[in-house]
Amino acid sequence: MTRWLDEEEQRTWRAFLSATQLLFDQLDRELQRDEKIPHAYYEILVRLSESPERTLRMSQLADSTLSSRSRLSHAVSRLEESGWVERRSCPTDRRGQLAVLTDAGFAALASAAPTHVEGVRSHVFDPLTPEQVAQLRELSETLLAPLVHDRESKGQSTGVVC
Amino acid sequence: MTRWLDEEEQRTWRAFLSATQLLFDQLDRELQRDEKIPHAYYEILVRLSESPERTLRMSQLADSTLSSRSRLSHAVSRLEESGWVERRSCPTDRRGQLAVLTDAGFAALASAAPTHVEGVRSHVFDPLTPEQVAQLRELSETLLAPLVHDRESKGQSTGVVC
DNA sequence: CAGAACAAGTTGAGACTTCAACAGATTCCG
DNA sequence: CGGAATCTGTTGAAGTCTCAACTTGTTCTG
Repeated sequence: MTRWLDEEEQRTWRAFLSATQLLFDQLDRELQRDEKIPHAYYEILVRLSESPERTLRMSQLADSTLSSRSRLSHAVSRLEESGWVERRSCPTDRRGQLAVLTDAGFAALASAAPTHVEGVRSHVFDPLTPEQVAQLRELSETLLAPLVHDRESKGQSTGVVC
Repeated sequence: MTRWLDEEEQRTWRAFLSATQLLFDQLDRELQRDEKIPHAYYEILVRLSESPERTLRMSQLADSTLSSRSRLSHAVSRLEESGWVERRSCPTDRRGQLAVLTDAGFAALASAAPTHVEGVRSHVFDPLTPEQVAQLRELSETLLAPLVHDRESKGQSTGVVC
């Protein structure tokens, strides 16, 4: 007894798919061109830059960027090669690792941010009316809640500070 | 003179990012679990199934799935190995290749569709009010138009039938 | 305290995507 | 006609992501 999508829903879904796909492709391409990193890596730098001491536990960083521990580990290794992030071991939990944003990493982020933000603005906020922006937020938060809930029930870290 | 995002825009953008990311991750994981293919490959099967003779030129298929020719070529190779798609050469243009959905491919799609649609419904349409669904469509189409325009100006095929 | 259960992070293999380079076919124009 | 420009599709290498297996360290419990 599948609840198929009707004509209208189909159109909605496909428009949404196309829009998000083109949007993220575009933003990704811009970041890749400017700073040679994918958007996921940019996010990592952003989170670190906003954290006290520009430092986060790997697991917290993974949670806050919605990425798996494995993905994050690979990503940090790559960012370490670029000299933008460093690993330190956590003094209070010998299993733990801290990721620290270096000065070079901060500089790279500072250099990438203006273009990226401009991209977000021109592709997302500029085309929308203020009312639509409000709707976008409402919609996103409505969809987000149950997804986050599902995800948490499947066992993610709860975020203990080091 | 970067037009930074204000507090409100920041929240909107991050909610949107998180929601779409979790949503697509989730749908992808469901498809991977059920039919062992990524969402992009599912899309390819869908487009072929809707086409006359279940057949499309590679370039049209690439355009309609918003994927690069290269990506499509790799994907079709993989789907060919699974026995779900076949390549034929185009009778009227010797450069051309046709991708044809096989019976096995159609069966695979028919088997994957119910679960996938149910996923879309439960993660997207169920949480939203009818009014929000209408907004989602409006928003998506608003964002889509300029993105498509940009893309076309960068030179995509215009879609000639074989 | 010992052992089981659990948590943090890493690793390697395999799958997918991107990018640039390429080969073959067609079209355009002098 | 004939060569340049264009178009179609493929290929291989390099990068990223996923998944499962694993190591090490911590916590829980009898």
